Amino acid sequence: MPKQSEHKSKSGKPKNCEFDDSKSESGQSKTENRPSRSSVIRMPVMKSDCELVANQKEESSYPDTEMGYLDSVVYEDGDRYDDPTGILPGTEDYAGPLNFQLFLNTEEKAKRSWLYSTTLKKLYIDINKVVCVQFKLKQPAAGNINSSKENLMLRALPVYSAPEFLQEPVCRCPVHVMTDRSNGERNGCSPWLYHVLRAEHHEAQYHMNRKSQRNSVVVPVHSPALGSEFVTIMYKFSCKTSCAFGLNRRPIHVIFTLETANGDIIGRRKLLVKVCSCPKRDLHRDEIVAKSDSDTNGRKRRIKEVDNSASFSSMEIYSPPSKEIKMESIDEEETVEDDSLVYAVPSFNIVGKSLYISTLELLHSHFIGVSVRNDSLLDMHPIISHFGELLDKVKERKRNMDTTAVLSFALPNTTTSSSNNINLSEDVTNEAMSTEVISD
Amino acid sequence: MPKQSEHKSKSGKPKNCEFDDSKSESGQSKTENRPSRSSVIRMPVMKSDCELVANQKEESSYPDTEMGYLDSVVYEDGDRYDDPTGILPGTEDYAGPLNFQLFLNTEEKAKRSWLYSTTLKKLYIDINKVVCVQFKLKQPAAGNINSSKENLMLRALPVYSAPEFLQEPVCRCPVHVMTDRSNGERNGCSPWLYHVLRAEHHEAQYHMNRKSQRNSVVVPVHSPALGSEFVTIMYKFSCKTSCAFGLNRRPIHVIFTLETANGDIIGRRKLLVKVCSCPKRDLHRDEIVAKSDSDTNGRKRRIKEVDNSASFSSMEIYSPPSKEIKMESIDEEETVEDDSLVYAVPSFNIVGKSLYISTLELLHSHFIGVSVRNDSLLDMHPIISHFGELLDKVKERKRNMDTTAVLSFALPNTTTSSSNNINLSEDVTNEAMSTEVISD
DNA sequence: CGGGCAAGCCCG
DNA sequence: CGGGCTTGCCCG
Ligand SMILES: [Zn+2]
Ligand SMILES: [Zn+2]
Repeated sequence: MPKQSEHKSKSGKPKNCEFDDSKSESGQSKTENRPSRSSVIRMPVMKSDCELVANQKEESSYPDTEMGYLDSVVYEDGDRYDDPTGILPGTEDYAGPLNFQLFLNTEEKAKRSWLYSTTLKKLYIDINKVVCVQFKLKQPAAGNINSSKENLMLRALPVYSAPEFLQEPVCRCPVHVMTDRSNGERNGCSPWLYHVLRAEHHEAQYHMNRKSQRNSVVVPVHSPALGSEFVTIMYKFSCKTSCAFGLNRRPIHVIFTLETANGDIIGRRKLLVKVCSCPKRDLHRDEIVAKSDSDTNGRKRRIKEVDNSASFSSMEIYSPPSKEIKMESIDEEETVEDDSLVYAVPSFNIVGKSLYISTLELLHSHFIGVSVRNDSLLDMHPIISHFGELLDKVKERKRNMDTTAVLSFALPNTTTSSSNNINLSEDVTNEAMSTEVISD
Repeated sequence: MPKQSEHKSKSGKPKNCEFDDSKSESGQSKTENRPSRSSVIRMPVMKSDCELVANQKEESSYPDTEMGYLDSVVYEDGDRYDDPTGILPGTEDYAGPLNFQLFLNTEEKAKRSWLYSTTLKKLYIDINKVVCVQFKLKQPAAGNINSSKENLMLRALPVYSAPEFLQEPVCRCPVHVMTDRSNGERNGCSPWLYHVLRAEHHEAQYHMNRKSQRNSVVVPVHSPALGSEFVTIMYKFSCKTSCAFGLNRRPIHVIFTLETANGDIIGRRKLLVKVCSCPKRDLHRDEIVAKSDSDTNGRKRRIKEVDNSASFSSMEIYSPPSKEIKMESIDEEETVEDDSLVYAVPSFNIVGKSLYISTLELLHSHFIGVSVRNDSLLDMHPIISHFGELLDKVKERKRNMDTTAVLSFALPNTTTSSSNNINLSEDVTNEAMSTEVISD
């Protein structure tokens, strides 16, 4: 498998990564991509003499190749006011004359590598996994050569969804740039090396706008295969939303623009995306949080424990219709809601096995009693069996010598010292100086 | 206090980073730094077409400079069997003829940036923070020119402490290499760019052994200042133990070797180090885990909840002598211990406010009752007030509209669909096709 | 500085 | 795949 180091020992004249000094005026200071106020975004911290360089491309190398060649980066220097990859690209949905629409193909749901939350309208996908995006557009009016389908292009551009970062280009993080081996046998950099968003398409062109430093991927729009109403493109993401010194936990939108051959935008759609390692967990949590946020609109507490009820609102498109969805307006009297809310009792510690067992038994009995009085055995069953299992465990531990409860003395195990120095030498000859001698 | 950055602004003849093709045969396949079996080490995952490159230096650039110049990397090509930076360097403590010893200076404990666990014999330090290491050695016998103190060198070499990684050189991660700006105004790379371990010392030499690819930092040993018995060197670490594609959560030792001018090792000490963002938390947790591991020797459960008792065994050297340290041998009858163990009741959820309150009241009463019957009000006070506070909170919420308990409907909020596609276009014209239309 | 959350990665 | 641990980073 090809290695990045081939840059060095090249022999032919492929497009190597040469330093490109020509793009120096690309705007904003990069150390400020920390949000100005409290916010959800968490940034890795550079301590001391290290400084953050959010956009490594400013100092790094780009392949220096002629434009338009499919196997190389296409540089754009457009200065149209509506430049689709400009500093402030348009992000508004726009169906346009061809009623441009987006869909996610859920056919391969069995083995699919992504999840879509319909409530959050957000795609959750693992890094380097493919998602098939389907585009639908009306056949252009016959004779309108300008928008002949054969000449249309489809651009996908990632942008930060938070307005404070919208102007910052979305770039790959140093780790993934440096460890990328996808350039294959070629000697130079792949044109997609710095592109977070890639298309699995043989005609994909990787564009870079020199002015905005934005990377986008463009594929030509051909007519869909006979009998199909969609044009399907496979995309994947080569950095995570959380990548340090790259996206830095900042959510992104992918802006899809339908463009004519001369660059007019005739359709735009956007897709919110989170690239992460645990799409299911994160989707679930985000939905829970969003729901509790809306349920508690006006109050401001954050969720502590999520409920166990199966409430993935849109994990599975085919999930059976549930009971009526409660969606009252939120300013309603809160006490009305109190008995459909889920309360989390935080974990707590108990000293001593006998008290631990009696407490478990107490709770076990308590919930059994409630379920009998209220005839709610079904609803209460999970919590009852929860404590039943805890009891089983602590009791069977007696013979298994295996316990979930743990296990530390209440007394501090402090080593005392009257020294100013910690001696790390174990075979030290003990001398009368103010050091602590540790021997074992 | 000398600053590393002083190196940089000298306007002499900075040596630039040139590509160095000369070191190609450095051994082992790098994709195997994943532990072969189940282990504590967690590695970042490279998916799909990306592969791990643990040692980026093999492909990257090193300054190509003449040896020995203080401002540049010193290359070593030693092939002595006892090469201190060879593939398998010695790691055994060795006091040697000068009774070489190590201490950590705790004088500046008020503002010190590190912690040392005497039970774990491990240093916990934040990235890029200085730790003063003090070395003590006997004056060499007069006339023994070979070991005259003036000619002695002190080398510090980081190595992985796990035997399976001992042969792998410890290198900086791509992110920190690429974001390092400590070379200041110079045009090239700092000699310490790839060095995880650095000495804040104006005579520090940054060595790189071409054969083993190991980086070490060497300072000459001068006599201590008058009246002092120590030679003090300030070190800092420029990567975290957890750095992805670098140390990768693998703990390291720093091997300090005392060497004569001609390279003989006449003393060796080692220091276990964890470079992390939360030294205190991690030290505490590691000590708790170690203690519970030793307490439960023979059983194999991992801790779930740590006890709340103040048991930092060695966070503070000056911590007052505690009561007797219980250190029974571990094969003791377990039931003897059961009532001094701490058991964690995991968090659980309750549907409905009234049940939540009654459960809190039940537990509150339960522990009050126990404390009265056992006359253990002092011991039980924390857990009693814990539930008292939870009760206060849920009750005062009535007027504050502020609650810790949260807050989601038990019913799944599932959007139903009979579609194969998820429509992401919000202004779509609804058509009779099998797509899900989301509008808001 | 402590508590808490986010998110990667491991294990069963 | 879920549950759990780890560990960076934020906030009060
Ligand atoms: Zn990345
Ligand atoms: Zn690092």
